[in-house]
Amino acid sequence: MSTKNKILDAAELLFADKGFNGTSLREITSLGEVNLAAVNYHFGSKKELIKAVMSRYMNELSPRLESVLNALCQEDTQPSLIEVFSAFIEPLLYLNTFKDNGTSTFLQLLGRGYTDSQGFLRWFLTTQYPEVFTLFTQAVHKAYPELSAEEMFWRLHFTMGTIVFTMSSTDALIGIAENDFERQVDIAGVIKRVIPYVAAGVAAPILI
Amino acid sequence: MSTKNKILDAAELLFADKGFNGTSLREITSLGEVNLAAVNYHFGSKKELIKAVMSRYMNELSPRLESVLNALCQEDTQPSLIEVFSAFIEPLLYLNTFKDNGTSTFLQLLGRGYTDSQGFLRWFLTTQYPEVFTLFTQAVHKAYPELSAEEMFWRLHFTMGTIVFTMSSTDALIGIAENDFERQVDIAGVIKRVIPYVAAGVAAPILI
DNA sequence: GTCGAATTCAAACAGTTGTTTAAAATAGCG
DNA sequence: CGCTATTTTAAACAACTGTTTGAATTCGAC
Repeated sequence: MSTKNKILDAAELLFADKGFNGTSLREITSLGEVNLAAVNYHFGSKKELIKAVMSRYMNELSPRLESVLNALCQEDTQPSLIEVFSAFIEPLLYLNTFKDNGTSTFLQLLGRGYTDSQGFLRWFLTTQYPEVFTLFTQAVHKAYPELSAEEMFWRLHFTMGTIVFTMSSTDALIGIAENDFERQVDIAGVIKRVIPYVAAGVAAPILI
Repeated sequence: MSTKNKILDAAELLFADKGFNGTSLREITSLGEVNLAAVNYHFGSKKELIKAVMSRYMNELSPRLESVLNALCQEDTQPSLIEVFSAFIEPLLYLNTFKDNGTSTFLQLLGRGYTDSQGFLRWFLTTQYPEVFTLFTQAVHKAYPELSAEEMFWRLHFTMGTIVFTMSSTDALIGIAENDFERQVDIAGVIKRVIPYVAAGVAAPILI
């Protein structure tokens, strides 16, 4: 395996677990068993490494997301909100075949990115992959045309919050749940549980 | 104003904005215009300072929350979920009279605490203020008795995620919203928008 | 005013951070 | 082989981290 990939693998693991600020380059290079200077040699800086870690996932995810959302938008029949959100399942779970624990890791990274380092990752994603956001908004509008742009703005951000926050603490929550309810839970189970929740939230009656 | 309070005021501002890990003691003492060593003298350590910042809010909030939730639990009639979540509004907004921007700052701190420093704040809150969590669970159960304990566990954590995450990026979101929709938004407005969302989410039909 | 405790202060501590350097090692090609 | 370009390496860099020290100052009670 190339040094570059050793670094990316070690970095994504630590970033997901301890956040971007909370992970040092020495921890990464130590876990990846490469020299400290290799990060700056191959990626230039820590910030560029963070972008590279996210891009590796986004480049797999975004075409698949665009494809399913496009299909939804071009159908003749009106989709339900459940269908819109369910469209995310297959592309997200695909990350598991692309990489061990890929889905969970990616969603944790996403959660980190929104809170760590004052939202620079939010800027990175919305500017680098804007099509996904546009298509998603279109699909929601098709499923729920009565929702005003302003209301949709807030509800989509609430949804983003639910997903991202839940997933960034998935491991802890799954641990508690398995202990309290004595049954096995996995990431796919959590995703399937959260969809009715966010769908109902977005579909909530509009306040007067 | 006492040195202790100068430190607390500066710390909560910076913690809310840049996170606990992202804020150094030198930034705090510089903003508060006190000596660097004062933090360790008055609080012992940075970790204890974080606890003190959170406690100052929780000691105001928790008795008020317990009071309204208790009232809800002891009523004869069954409350709606909207009523349960609306019970949080008054105690939360009270923090605004207690301190400028208190509500927003506290919710941002809460968001930070859940992601920063690997969830030690989650442990701190659930162990130091367990009554609030118990009463909240009871109130939701009264409003929606069909919800199993397991389903409730997940939906309450989804809700926590929505609130905490939204509020931790409130400032950015309010900025975008005011720019895009040309109307003023404040923290009370966001709270009132999020309640129908989380209430509908918790009330979502149970998946089979 | 005097004493003793509480507080403030500048300075230094030891440790970590991301990044850079220049020499050493390796690889690929003619 | 020899030569160049790429990559790896150990070491050092300056800046920053939380914490501690011991002397200087301020304060309140007598």
